Amino acid sequence: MATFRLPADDLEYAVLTELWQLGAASVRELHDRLGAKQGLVYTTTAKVVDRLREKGLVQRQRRGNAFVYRSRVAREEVERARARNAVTRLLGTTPRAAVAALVEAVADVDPALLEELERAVLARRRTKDGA
Amino acid sequence: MATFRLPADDLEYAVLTELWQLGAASVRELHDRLGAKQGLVYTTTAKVVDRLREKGLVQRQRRGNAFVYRSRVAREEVERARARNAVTRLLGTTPRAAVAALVEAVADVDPALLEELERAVLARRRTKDGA
DNA sequence: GTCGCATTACGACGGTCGTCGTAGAATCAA
DNA sequence: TTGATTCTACGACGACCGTCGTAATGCGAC
Repeated sequence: MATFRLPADDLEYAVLTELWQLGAASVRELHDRLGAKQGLVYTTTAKVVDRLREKGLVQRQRRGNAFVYRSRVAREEVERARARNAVTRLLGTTPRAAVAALVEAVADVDPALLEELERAVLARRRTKDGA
Repeated sequence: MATFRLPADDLEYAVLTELWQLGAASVRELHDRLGAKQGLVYTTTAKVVDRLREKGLVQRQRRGNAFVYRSRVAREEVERARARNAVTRLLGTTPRAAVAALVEAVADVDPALLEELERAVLARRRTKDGA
């Protein structure tokens, strides 16, 4: 399990997500799909991509004038780490209450996800029941 | 539902938690129970408490030389907001995968919480089923 | 009062991150 | 070659937060 610094939650993560979806993209493409829509300037997007590179989360390759970037980390791994991180923070001194709040939050965001959540719980319990 | 700035995730939140448990406490008490244990200096704890006050999350009252602080926000409310916040961030473009990661993370932290999670899901679905 | 100790007030620093600007480098067209 | 266009490099700033130091303030004992 490779270790890496988590991407910051907002822009950095959004860029990474975009990269996962596109496979590879230049700053221009990323900017048009992300930054521009929220009124950001081109160099802002560029800077974020650059920080991602400093963190070793993306790699790049020259293509004509510009660079093409692609993620160096598996999406699943990052998602796992993010979830892990968030859950650990949440489950503080009152895990039960936190779990309840978690469920509530999921339901609030999208009630349909409750089913999904239940399925996931059952699946997980089934697999690891002997543990 | 009062609105407030979420406490930062680490020290600020820890202090708030301590306050919820103690009801009221001076910086000294908070520091002895928190800061000192992680090798922090007294004034660090004091600063954090002060920032919490700036954010309107705690109130204080003089007691002799010092101040006694108590939380101004209901624990449940803050926990809800935190959970909400975390879940919203997590559930990005791939909610299903995120939910799975969530469950996995919970199980990793403490397998016993899976039951709790299931209970919470069922309870929630029961209550709001008509929705 | 006045001295000493505890407490507070607050400025400062470094790291992170979103944000931008400017300057320099690469590319392409004429 | 010379421009014009595009992109990159990078420094900067503000906000936030953990962290600390110093100076000021208040209290209580003598």
